[in-house]
Amino acid sequence: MKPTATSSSFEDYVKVIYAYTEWQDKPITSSVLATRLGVANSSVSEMVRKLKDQGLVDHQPYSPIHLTPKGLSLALSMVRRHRLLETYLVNELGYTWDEVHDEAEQLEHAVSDHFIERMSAKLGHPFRDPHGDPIPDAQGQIAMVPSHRLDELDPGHVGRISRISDHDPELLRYFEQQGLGLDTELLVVGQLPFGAGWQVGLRTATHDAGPLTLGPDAAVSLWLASVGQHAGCCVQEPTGGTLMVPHMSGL
Amino acid sequence: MKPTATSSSFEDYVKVIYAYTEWQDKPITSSVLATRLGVANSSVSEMVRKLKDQGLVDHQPYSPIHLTPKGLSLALSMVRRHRLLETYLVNELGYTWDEVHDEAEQLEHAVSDHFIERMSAKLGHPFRDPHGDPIPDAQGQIAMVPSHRLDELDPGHVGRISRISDHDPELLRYFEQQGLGLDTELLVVGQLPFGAGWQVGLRTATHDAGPLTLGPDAAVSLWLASVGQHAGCCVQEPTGGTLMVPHMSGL
DNA sequence: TAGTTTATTTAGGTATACCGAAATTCTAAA
DNA sequence: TTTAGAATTTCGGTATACCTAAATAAACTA
Repeated sequence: MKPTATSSSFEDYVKVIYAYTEWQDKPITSSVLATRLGVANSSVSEMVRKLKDQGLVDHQPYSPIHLTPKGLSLALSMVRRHRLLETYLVNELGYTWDEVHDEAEQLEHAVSDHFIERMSAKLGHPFRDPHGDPIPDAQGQIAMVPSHRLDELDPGHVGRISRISDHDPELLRYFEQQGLGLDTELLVVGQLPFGAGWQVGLRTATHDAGPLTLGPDAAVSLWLASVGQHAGCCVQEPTGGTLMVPHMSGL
Repeated sequence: MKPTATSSSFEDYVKVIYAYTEWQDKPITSSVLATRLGVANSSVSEMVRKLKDQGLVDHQPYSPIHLTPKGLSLALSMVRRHRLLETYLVNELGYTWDEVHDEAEQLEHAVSDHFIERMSAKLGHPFRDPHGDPIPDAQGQIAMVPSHRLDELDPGHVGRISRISDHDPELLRYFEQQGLGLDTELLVVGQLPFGAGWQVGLRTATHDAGPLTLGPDAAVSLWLASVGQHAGCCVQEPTGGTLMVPHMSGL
């Protein structure tokens, strides 16, 4: 796949098209793309035609837009750039998480491949960013850890936190405060009645914090990679009584 | 001085205008500007009009171009960006000197002020880049070390190397090999006959290397900040006899 | 299924930053 | 001081990536 000379607009378009399908399957439509890019629908129609001319997308008029292998490859390289930059800014330049996005957005179009690889080396070639989003390697390969959103897991599952949505900064602070970080082990105890949230057992390297109640918004922000099923099934106690939190396997 | 929203083209234009007068006084002309930017003369005419509209330059038709205080301020901020970026790429990301220029050229337009200040902090707020070119501070102030090019100094002057031109990469390697770096102390012994170069006494932290002969190209690539006049005058020995190199003051 | 609403594309137009060619102004030599 | 040549500007034109408004296609709905 020869790297086409791509304008920074092309890069933004394929990146947004890719991002839409990263965590679900429905392909993106023209108007959603326009909204996400902050441009008019007509601009998207025109640009999608150009992207198609360059072989970056498949598109029939009035239909959703799909990336071609070439477009996917470009998108993955942009995702790699973005997430490595974010990781670098946080780890090496002391950025806070809410400061990195816009900066990375600019830089991802400006830095050379050489810069990206130096940065990756300095960081020890990480395969995920500080919130667990996967960083594709230079060939576009993603180290996928099969995982599920906490709200999709049944009681009894034991998992390691593999991704934390960075959507809500306040929630991010809450997780940190509760000792919930990447690779923290959780036991899914059960869902609270009336959609009030989830109850989980929690164990970190430093302490065995016992049961923890997470609101619905918090539960949909955490992804767990399965560590195994807990054998002795855990009884849900929605009334708030004391819960046995079984000892979980170490990492 | 309110920071105007400036396009990356404006930034390039003022940077080149400034660079032309950094080490001499003659103002830049339209065609020289065009050559340095790699654009047509007609493009310069048009852009200079726009720069004038923005209050960045003074210009009468058919005359050379001068920066206004506002233009100077923008130019200095671009120089700061460029030199901090080059320093950072070399010191923190293991770039070689010939790799940094193009990368910095791109990045200087893309990074935020915040990024620049984080970088500066990480580097310990340097006032010069690895070759001694001054890095303006965030207010545009330059820490000027009064210095002269080696070929402009008379025998007897003792100076610290304060700048090494990065024009010729080969020469750069030669200097390194000879132990000539920033802050190396030199005694100007004298000019060789027939413009064949200069002879200098040299002393580094590690060794007292004695007399050294530099070609004319090497001599115009080194700037010296005066450390003082050597009292006992040094006799020039163009025939190649042994030379007394007096002990020089420490840093 | 006809009609309305929504989604998408087309058509015409803007700003930026470039170009080559032609016209203008300056400079310097005869 | 006139004029050839060089430097500079003006003029018309290009590509990119936007825009609004109008036209068209698709999707509902009654």
